Amino acid sequence: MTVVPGSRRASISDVAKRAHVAVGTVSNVLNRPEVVAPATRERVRAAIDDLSFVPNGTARRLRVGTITTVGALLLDIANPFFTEVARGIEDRLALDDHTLMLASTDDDPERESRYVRLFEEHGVVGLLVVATTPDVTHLLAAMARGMRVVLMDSASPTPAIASVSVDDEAGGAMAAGHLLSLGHDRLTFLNGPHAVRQCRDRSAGVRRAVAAAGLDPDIALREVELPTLNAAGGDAAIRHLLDGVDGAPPSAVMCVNDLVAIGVQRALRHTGGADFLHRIALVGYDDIDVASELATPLTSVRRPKHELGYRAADLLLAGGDAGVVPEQVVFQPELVVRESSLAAG
Amino acid sequence: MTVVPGSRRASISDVAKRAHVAVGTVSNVLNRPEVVAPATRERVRAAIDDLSFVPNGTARRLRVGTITTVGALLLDIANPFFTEVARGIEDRLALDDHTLMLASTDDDPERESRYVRLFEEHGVVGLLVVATTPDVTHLLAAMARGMRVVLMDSASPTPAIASVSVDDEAGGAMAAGHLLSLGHDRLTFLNGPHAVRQCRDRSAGVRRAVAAAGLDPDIALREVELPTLNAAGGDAAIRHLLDGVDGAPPSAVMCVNDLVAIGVQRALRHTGGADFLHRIALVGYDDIDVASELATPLTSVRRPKHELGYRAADLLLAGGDAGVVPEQVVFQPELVVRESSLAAG
DNA sequence: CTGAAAGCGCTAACAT
DNA sequence: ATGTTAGCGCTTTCAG
Repeated sequence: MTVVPGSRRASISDVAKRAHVAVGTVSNVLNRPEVVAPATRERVRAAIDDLSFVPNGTARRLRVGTITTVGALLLDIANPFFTEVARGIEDRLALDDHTLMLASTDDDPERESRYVRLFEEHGVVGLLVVATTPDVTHLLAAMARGMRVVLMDSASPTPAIASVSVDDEAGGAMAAGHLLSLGHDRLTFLNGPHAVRQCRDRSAGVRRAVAAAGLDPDIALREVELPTLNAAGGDAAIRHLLDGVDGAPPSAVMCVNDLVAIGVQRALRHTGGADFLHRIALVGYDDIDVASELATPLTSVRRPKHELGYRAADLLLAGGDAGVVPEQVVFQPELVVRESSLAAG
Repeated sequence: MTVVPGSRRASISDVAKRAHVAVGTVSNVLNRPEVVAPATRERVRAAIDDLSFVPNGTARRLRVGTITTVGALLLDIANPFFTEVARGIEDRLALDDHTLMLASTDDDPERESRYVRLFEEHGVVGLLVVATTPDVTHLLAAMARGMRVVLMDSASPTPAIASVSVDDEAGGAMAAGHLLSLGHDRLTFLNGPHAVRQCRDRSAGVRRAVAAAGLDPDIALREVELPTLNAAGGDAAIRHLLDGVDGAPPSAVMCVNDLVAIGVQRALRHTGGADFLHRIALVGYDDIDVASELATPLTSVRRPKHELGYRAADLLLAGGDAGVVPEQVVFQPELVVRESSLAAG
């Protein structure tokens, strides 16, 4: 390895010179080695090693126009849900030797637009995005320029864009149905704001399940809208309910996500002792990794996170031929029953 | 927006034609708008909008050679520790409008090499890598070609490569020191394999603290090497110890990470009831997000995860002038005391 | 202030 | 089997 520090990277013509061949020949040993004679092939390979030559992908891309980079826009890469989605994307891309560009929008439409633009300039072949708003005109514009786009986590607001999502209404119905089948006839749902589509859908599912059980949702269901969807929110909400100012304390509680449920568990443990914990049936949502590892393992509605990302990347890479109707994939969630919901009564 | 579907992306010369100017002028309104007359500038801008023109970053990069992409290689993006590191990287890059390429190596040196190569061909300006092995020759080779490299999470095996890491020996000493200061004179350490540097360092720290307390490590410390560093591993290990076949049951337990500690909590809750849980002091490591939200909030040694990524990206972007000695940053961990270690005795 | 033209590193078509 | 060369889309001199 002959490297002169400070000198610029070796180019294909440096290699050609050193091997006493033409640049085209070097390009050939790189891309179609079988067409070049073994002797020269070896000579070129030696020169490549000597110069520690790494092909300039930028030049190659400019020339052939084929791109192997995909951009993904998640709300927050540090959120365990999206983290697993990201891993799914990555695993699918690796199959085709594509690389992943990643950014968090923090649910800010401006950041989303900025990154769409940035990624587009970077020449990604397509965009996988968890949209921050139902207004997707900037994405449609990008598609008009040849960009492929697949939405993740929520159904597409337009049939023109492919999407991969999870049936949250079914998820809500599952959680409620489970509790109802255990004999509970009063449900409490710690939900997020209805402005968020996922929350709205889950609420609809819950109401559907309650009605299907022959109960009146207005009586059998108490829905609380949490300001913050984390453990602190769940903790505070359940304490408030246990105070009984709002009617009888709950016997069955559904949460909009696992973190809220973990907060509920914490509050129960601290206020009522182990007692309450075994008297209140608790169901989370998402089934994040720790859910199964908790002291009281959490019953949860699992969303296929890895699969979600994997499939979205798959649609992007495989599909997208002009004229084909963009696919709308909806995954079904799955109820994972654990100890937390099996209250003694 | 006049877009003919199926037609190729508008190029700068399309814009030039439409605005009746030369390509150089278009380039100027893009990059130095002040040098072009307001009238033509507007004309060009109109053409750009008309054609929905987005500059081809690939061509630009080839021409100017300046790159705004950074590659990061983590062991596993789905691991909450790396996830927060990634977020730190992202936040720093956003400051300079750089984009992040991300991949998980799964601790496989082959994957690491493959991605280093892939990223290099993609023309990233530098690499942030959590190394899978102490053999960094491929990284040194990349540096010889002008690539910037910063190692993360473990100190650099060579002064030629910058690194950002956390003092794990101090972390181990902190955990042990805390338990010793609470009056425990028998410590159990559920550690990972000593082949892993981080585990070795933590063990050294623990032994140092034990010795500093005037105790004989060979007597006061029982170290168990876990096969799997997850909740199941912690669960199984503590159950084994509680059986007493290996001597008296422990009163103070340190874990190599929080997940193991969560497994211990679970096992304690299930075997001995709430009793054990309040009798055994427990300390985790990393301070992942849920640690504070658990039913029994977990005392843990916090590693500055976000800061780690942020600083590594900072070194990459800011530093790296030829001739300057690569910086070796070592962060100090921090003990976060919560309920789990405050056993009643 | 604007136009013309060279060239970044590479590939592919065409010659030899 | 190997050499030659045009050109991918852009920036940047250099002339006008």
